[in-house]
Amino acid sequence: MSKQPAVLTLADLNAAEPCCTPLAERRIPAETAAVLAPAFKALGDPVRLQLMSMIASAPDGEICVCDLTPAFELSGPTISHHLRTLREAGLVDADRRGTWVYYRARTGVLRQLATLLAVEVLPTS
Amino acid sequence: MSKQPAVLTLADLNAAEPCCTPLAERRIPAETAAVLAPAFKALGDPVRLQLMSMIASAPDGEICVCDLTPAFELSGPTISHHLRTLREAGLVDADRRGTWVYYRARTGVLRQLATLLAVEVLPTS
DNA sequence: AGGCTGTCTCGATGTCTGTCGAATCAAACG
DNA sequence: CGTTTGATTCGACAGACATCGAGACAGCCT
Repeated sequence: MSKQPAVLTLADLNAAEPCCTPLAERRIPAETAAVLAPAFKALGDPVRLQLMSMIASAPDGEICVCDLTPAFELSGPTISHHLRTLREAGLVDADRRGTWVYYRARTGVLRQLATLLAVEVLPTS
Repeated sequence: MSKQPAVLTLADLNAAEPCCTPLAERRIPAETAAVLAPAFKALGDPVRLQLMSMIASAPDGEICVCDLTPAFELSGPTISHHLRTLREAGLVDADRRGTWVYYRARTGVLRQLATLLAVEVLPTS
C-alpha cells in the first residue's frame, strides 16, 4: 500500500518538500493535475471553504464537529458529508476521542496548493 | 454597477493588496467564502487546472485557443466550455485579435488564492 | 443493561456539470 | 459577396453532487 507509487498520490502532498513547481512556471502534467484537482474541487464549495478555515484556524490545531455543525444552517448529515469530502480530498484528518470527533488540517497539503498557485512578482514591469 | 459594493466582488480579487487573511489565520466570513469558492471550484477539474497552467505559464503572458485545444483529447466546444468557466471565475481574460482568441491569466487573483492558502511555518514545533 | 447524545451512513430527490454534435457567429480570403 | 477557418453557443444526455430524513453506530452516564 505504501510502496512508492509510480504516480503522485495524495499522501505525497503532505511532505515537507514541494511536490510541484508553481502553476505559472511551467505547464503541469496531466497526472499531477489529476491528483491536485480534487483538492481544489473540495475547496470549491462555500460551506467547505468555511469549514476548512474553521479547522485550520482552530486555536489548538483541532476542532470538534460539535463546534462546526451549529455554525451553519444545515443539517448534521450535510455537514458530515462535507467533512467527508474534505477528508477524502486529503485536506483534513479526523480523530475520534470519546464522544466527540475532532478534525485537524493537513497543513502540508495546504502549503503545496499555495505553492502551486504562487505567482512571480514582475521586476518593475 | 460599479458603485463600491457592500460585499467583496471578483473584481476586487485582482487588486494588488491582499483581500483576505490566510485561511488558517482566522475564520473567513461566509460572504468571503461565497466569493472565493467559485475560483477554487473552477480549478477543481483536471482539464481546467492544466488549461490554467498552460495560460499562466505562456511565454508571452498569453496563449491562443488554437494552441490549447489540440493539447487535449476533447472536442473544441468542451475546451471552450472550460475556458468560459475559468473566465466566469475571474481567473483568466479573453481577447480576440483577428482570427484568433488569446487568453491570459489574472495573476492578481491567483496571488490572492495563494495567500489565502498560505500556512505559517511553526517555530520548531 | 438501558437510555442518551453525538456522529456517520444510507436512500431518495432535485440540481448541477462534463461531454458531445450541430448550429451559429466572427474574421479572413478568394 | 460566398467560402473557409477558428471559436463560441445551443440542445441533449449521462453521471456527479448537495441536501435532507431516517436509521445505524459509538461512547457516555446512570
